[in-house]
Amino acid sequence: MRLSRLFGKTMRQTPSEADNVSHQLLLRAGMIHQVVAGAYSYLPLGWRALRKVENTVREEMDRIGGQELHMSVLQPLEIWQETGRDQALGKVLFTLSDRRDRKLVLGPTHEEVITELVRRQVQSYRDLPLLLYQIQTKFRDEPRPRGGLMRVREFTMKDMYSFDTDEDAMDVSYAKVVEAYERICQRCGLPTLMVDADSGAIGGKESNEFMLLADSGDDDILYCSNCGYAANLEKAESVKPSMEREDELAVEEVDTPGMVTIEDLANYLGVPRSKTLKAVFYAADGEVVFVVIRGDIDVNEVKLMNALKCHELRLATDDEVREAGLVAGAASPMGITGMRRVGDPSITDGCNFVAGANKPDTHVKNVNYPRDFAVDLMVDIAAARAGDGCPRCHGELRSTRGIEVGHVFKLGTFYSERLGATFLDQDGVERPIQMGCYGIGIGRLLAAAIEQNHDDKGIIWPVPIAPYHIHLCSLSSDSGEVASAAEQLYVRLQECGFEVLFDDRAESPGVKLNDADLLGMPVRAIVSPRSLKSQGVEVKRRTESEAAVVPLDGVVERLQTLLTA
RNA sequence: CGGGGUGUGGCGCAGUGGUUAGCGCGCAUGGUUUGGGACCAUGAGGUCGCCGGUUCAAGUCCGGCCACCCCGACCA
Repeated sequence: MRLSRLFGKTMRQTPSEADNVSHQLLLRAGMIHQVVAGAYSYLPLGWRALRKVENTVREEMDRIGGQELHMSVLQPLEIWQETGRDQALGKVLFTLSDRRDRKLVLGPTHEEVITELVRRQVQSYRDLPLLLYQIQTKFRDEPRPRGGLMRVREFTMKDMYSFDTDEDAMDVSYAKVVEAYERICQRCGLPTLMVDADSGAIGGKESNEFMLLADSGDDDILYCSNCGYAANLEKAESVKPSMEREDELAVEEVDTPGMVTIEDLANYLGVPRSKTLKAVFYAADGEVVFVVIRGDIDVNEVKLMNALKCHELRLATDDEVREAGLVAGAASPMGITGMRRVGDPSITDGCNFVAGANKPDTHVKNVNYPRDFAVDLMVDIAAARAGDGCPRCHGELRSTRGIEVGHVFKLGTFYSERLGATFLDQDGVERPIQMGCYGIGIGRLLAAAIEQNHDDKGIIWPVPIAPYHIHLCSLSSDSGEVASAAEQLYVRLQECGFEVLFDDRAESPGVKLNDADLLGMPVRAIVSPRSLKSQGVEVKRRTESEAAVVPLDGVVERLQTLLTA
């Protein structure tokens, strides 16, 4: 491709709308253009890069035996109602009506559609296992699109689905995909970490995310440097500092004027926060729920949401708390009735806690579970944090931020049961198919690759996803000798199978060299009066600071080495 | 949805109520240049986000709305 003819111009200044690196560079390199919030057009260079990522993913999916297919973006709303996910997804679902007023959705993912498809194709265990995937545009009406290609409302996703006879077989499929994902990340120049993840609205049990560690990411990750345990904060377990057991003392009311927060209360009474009980009220799908946890620990709302099996969870308003007959700031777990009560196991570790008295400016000392109060559900809802103990070993958890580039789920029989996707096993018994699903955001992978591979001059493309292999530059283009040598080289390199971006513009050397750095092809080749004087072409990797002149007849081999080594 | 911010040529920005709205980059034409964003000359390009109000006069003041960005909530 000739740069003089390429649609899409580079920019010297960074558009003010962009504040993360990949967004800035994609815009400056003329690769993308925003149409509305969360939707982008890809210009030729960006589209080429996206297709490279796509093909990298495709190759790895095929390598593990995946079969590519293509499902419709339009889906009937009814199948979402059958699995209840219309509720789970809520407003994220883009919906529309057709001319007969039938309700349709723009596919945000395809579990329902593919389960329905597989149901009709699979009857016997002999038809399994299956690994099916597609690469397609998805639509999700995210509450807040952001970060350029990082979080958008319309995006290309590779979604794969596995179908197996039993859990062991599903585990095998899952492991294959995990390996493929590791290869994909590696080829895209991304050192990723696989972390335990929450499976969210998609349903199912086990789930892992592939995280690129980056401060700009919006997921919190906790990991143990000792044993390798790593988990998304949403899912992370941890060992909290444990408390000493004492004799249970008699309950005693104390005046605590104006003490509303745990911190104030602990300071006022001169006890550590871990000697207090924190009462929190949530509205779970509109129902007020009482939650009690040790005062030094925060509630992990994702865990709580899973425990309550609700779709929407928020802190209850003061009005809702009052209506429930409770006193915010001094709410007590004792004597609570008429609402669900959830306790975190941390309340069993420690004793003689300070808790609310359920009247203003008053708390109660020496509260003990289960002597003084009961809960309906005792489940881990504790938020892990850096400094906590690793749940697997004696190590200490540390925290970092990450960008989620891939997500894999063991779905089990959630969809197959609801949609009736069954098969007959060897014994002629009808059983639901074991499923898994596996997603990669292609555009996000692209953005993450840039986020990870750049310098202050521009992008540094990993070879497998570079829009072109070689950035060929002619300097002094009004010299006939240089121009014709560059033209000849351009043709020859393409004949040898290289993908070449040829800067044939009549621009000054500074402009051309800076653009070469910005656009970031893996190898740069320069033809100039200086290089021709040494009978050659000047060649260097994007990552190298010094170039070397190679003779014209040896340039092909040299480029080959630079691209593969 | 809560908090904050920004809307002025393609990009980055300036513009104290008062002529014909400027500057840099980019763009066009001609010329001089040519190894890290050259220079000279000439020129094109604007519903100042939208609607309404105040005023003799609004890019500028007031009200409403919209869009986009950031933080949070949310995120299969």
